[in-house]
Amino acid sequence: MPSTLFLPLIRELVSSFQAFEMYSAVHIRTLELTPPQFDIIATLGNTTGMTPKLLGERTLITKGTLTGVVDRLEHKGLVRRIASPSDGRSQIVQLSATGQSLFERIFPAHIKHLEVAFANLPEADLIETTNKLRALRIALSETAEAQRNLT
Amino acid sequence: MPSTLFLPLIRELVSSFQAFEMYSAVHIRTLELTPPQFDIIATLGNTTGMTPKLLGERTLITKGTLTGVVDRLEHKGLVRRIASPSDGRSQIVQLSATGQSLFERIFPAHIKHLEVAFANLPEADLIETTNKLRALRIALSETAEAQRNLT
DNA sequence: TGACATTAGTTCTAGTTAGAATTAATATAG
DNA sequence: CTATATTAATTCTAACTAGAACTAATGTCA
Repeated sequence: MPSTLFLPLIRELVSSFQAFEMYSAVHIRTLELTPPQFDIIATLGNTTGMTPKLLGERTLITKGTLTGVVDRLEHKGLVRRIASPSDGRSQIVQLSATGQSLFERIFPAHIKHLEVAFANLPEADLIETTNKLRALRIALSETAEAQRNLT
Repeated sequence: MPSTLFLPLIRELVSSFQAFEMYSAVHIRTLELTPPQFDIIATLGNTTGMTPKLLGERTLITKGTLTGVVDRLEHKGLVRRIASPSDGRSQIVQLSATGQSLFERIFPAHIKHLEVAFANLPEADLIETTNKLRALRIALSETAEAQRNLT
C-alpha cells in the first residue's frame, strides 16, 4: 500500500502558490499592470531584448498567450518588436524608453514588497524549501517525459 | 542588506507548481474534463453536495468563475443544482448519477497517475516540504492581511 | 417591525490560458 | 539543389480568471 503523503503536499503546493500569486498580484495591479505583463517587463529589464521564444521560456508563458500579452504592452508603448537581423522568422522584443523607466521605478518596489512577506522565515528554511521544490519539479517533469516516450 | 534567498524560492515555487499542473492536466484532459471541472467532481465525490460558496473555498475557485464551471458541468449532466431548504439565497450542487459514476471511475485513476510521479521522493521530504510550504503560505496570507488592515 | 447591512449567487469585462491549426522562413537530407 | 522537415510566431477556439457591479434574500439592531 503506497504512501498518500503526497496528497497534503499537493494541497500545500497549490495553496501556497495561490497565496503568493494573490500577494504579488495585489501590488502589481496598483502599478496598472497584470501579473504576466509585469513578468515580461521584469524579464526584459537590464537586457537588450530577446525573442518571444526565449521570453516565453523565461516567464513560463506559452507562445500563443505571449503574442497577446506582448500586443497589449506594445499598445501601451512599453515594449517594441523589431525584426531579428539573423533570422527572418524571429523578432526581438525590447523595452521602449517608457518601458525602461517604468521598469526602473517598479521592479525594485515590487522586490521590496515581496521581501516583507519572506522577512520572518529562517534563511535555512528558504534554502531547504527551494532545494526540495527543485527535486519535486524534476521528478514531475521526468515522469511526464517518461510517459510521453512510451507512445 | 536583506537576504535575496527568497527569489530563487519564488522561482521554484512557480515552476514546480506549473510542472505539477501540467503533469496533472495532461491526464485530466484524456478524461474529457478541464482541471477545474475535475476539481469540482473530485470535491463533490463522497458528499451529499454543498453550496457553491463552500465548493469555491475547497477548490480555490472564486465565485464568479465557479458559476461558469458549474454551468458547464450541469450542461454535461454531471452535476445538478437544487435549492437550499434552509436559505433562499443558497443552492446545493451535487453529483448526478452520471457524475457519481464518472467520479468513481476517474478519481482513483487520477490519484494513481499522481502517485507515480511522487513515488521516488523520500517520505520524510514530502512531510518536511509540506510543513515548509504551510509556513510560507501562512506568512504570505498574514502579511497580506496586515497590509489590508492599514487601510 | 422597519431601516440598514450583509451574504449568496449571477453577470459583465478585460485579460490570460493551453492547444491546435496556419503561415512564413530556415535547416536538413538525399 | 530540391524535397522535406523543422522552427518562430500568429491566429483561433473554448475555457478559466479575478474583480466589480448587480439582484435577491437574510440577518441585525434599535
